[in-house]
Amino acid sequence: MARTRASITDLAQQLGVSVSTVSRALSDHPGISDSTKKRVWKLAKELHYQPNHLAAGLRKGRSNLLGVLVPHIDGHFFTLVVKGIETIASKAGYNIMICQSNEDVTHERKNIETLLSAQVEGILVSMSRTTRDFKHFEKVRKQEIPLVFFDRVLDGLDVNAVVLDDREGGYQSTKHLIAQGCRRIAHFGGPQHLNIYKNRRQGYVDALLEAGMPIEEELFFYCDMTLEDGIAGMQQMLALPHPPDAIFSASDFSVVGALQELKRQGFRSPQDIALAGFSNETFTSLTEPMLTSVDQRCEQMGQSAVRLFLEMLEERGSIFSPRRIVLQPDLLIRTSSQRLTTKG
Amino acid sequence: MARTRASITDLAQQLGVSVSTVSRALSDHPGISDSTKKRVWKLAKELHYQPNHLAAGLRKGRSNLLGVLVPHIDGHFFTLVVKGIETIASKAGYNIMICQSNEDVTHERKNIETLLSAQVEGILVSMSRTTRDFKHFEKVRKQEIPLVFFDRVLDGLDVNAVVLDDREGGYQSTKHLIAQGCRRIAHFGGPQHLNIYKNRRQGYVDALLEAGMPIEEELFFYCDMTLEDGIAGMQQMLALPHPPDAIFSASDFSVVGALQELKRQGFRSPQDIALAGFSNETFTSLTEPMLTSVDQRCEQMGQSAVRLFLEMLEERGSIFSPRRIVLQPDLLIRTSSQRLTTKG
DNA sequence: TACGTTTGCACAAATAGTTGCACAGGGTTT
DNA sequence: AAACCCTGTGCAACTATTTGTGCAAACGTA
Repeated sequence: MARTRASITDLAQQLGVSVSTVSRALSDHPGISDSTKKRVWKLAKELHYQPNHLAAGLRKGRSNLLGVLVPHIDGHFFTLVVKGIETIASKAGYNIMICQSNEDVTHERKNIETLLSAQVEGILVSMSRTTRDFKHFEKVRKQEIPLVFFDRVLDGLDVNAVVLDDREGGYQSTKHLIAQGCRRIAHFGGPQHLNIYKNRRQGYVDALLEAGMPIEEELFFYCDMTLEDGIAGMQQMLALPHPPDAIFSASDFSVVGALQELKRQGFRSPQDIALAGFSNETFTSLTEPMLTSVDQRCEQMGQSAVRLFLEMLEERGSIFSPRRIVLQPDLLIRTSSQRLTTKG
Repeated sequence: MARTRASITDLAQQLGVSVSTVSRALSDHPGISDSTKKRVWKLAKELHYQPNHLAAGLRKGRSNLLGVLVPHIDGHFFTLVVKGIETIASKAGYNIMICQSNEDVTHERKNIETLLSAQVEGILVSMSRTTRDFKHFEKVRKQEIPLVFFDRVLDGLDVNAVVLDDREGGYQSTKHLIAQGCRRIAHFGGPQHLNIYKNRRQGYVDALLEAGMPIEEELFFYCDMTLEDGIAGMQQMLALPHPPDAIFSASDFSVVGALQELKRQGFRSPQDIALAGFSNETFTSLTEPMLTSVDQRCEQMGQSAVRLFLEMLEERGSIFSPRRIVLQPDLLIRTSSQRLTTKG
């Protein structure tokens, strides 16, 4: 392996010049004559010379590596965020190293360790669902490696983060349902220690209060936001003596489950129960009825995270006060929540 | 930055031992006394020592990096494959570096360059749609870096690859449609220079021939397999003097488009036209009717690709004859293709 | 006490590349 | 002709880590 790969030393020997000359020639340094440069470039091509970024990075104290740590990459959301990250990062000359925590803190801790020892120059992270403490991230800080959170952030921490205005998303959704004439709106919520679910719920509550509607305990259903949870939640709601006429769910997956159960029991949406979800998953415009949802600006979130990282790099040394970028959600009204035929 | 990070040298100085002793102590080498090891470990913890994999990699001639190059990671398929790759790779001690070609050869060439200079120990790649030559991959070979293709492979090349038996998938789908009583089956196909689409089409043709049915030119519709293409394809089919009674599409996206158009024109599936797609996208079990599709064993494909890479590493030096792993598809029969109420 | 073995560690070379400094040689200036 | 500068290149040190070799000290045995 090392045998077949030509190094800068090999080039130098064959050309009868010093290693440093080759190095400078390859990087088009002004202190090297054109003729020498051309000789170097020619031989480099002939020998299939491949610069070793590891070695260069070692000397320069840089790796050009950006670490990304997400709970998983199967869904729609993180995938798009990663895409956004990749786009901007590669423009700035960075390669990304992706780790998945699989929603598991232990894994997450290990991943952080891995990224650090890979000498990443920054870490972009969205916390796992099971993360409740911050110790493993402190380590990153101590090494003065830029750390940017996105989407999922531990509350009350003074960290750099790019988040969606989840409260606003929940608020707009619920307000829309109210405007459609719904008077008993249930909420399917996720784990409340996660900022995103807490805020979506808060938006829901705010909208109800604003409309002078009561907050009823029996209209809340907390779960892990899977399709199955949605089915269970809908069963629970339909079993109520006085079932709701709308559901605002903090996830599209549980809303599609709810829809299935609703249909199975012979009801229709939006006529019997209006539905609104969150995340604008691909399938929301493919179900019947199409599901109202909230777009999370996934790609933009990834891009902003990288930009924030780049800013931190620039301002390294100076006192960098943590910044929080808040993206505005986009309510996408589809059939599942349209009870009024608002024509014209 | 380098300032704040303690190196093995710093440890050595503070402890008054040599650098090599620290190195061996950290790796629990038997030639170091327990007391020394303990002193080293203690100080390492105190100084937040972080091993530098770049330097270690340089010395050992290894990077523990595995390159992954995919057309994109937004869909369902590549995402799951990457997940499979990550799982096995991280078990084997590898980190993965992901690049997206965005279905563009130029980008793909650049990505290969990037991965090579990052000193990856192997490259797993699924070609972009626009790739028609092999030159940039030859470079990888010349450097004797294990190269494994998955899913999309240029035909007729003697390379290592993990692919799905796409022909079999197309064959089973079509055969199933025939068994359901369909007599005029159309095919929505993708770019035919890609092995996957060519083979899916071949399976379709084989099944028809086997059943003694004619291959009719007007029943083929070639496109890029988007939802919009599916709509256009369905329009074309419904405009025929004698429309088909079933469609086998090489992608789920175009089949969902076809379904939408079908409904819009007041027809029903499977009653009027039976539908079968390919890829088992998440949404296939959420539409109405649920869509028959072919599962591509995404995660298994990723896992197999890594395993193939590991095998190549082991057998490096000896003559390694290219291997091709063929995974068997899994036909998932759902409502959109069930015309017979096969009970019991 | 002499010899052999083991133990624990230091030294130095090696990995690939970058960079400050020095130096040679030529041309220009005074 | 001496002093000067500029250009192009080489030398050596430096990045963090690993690893083969070798040297002392300690220990056991004869």
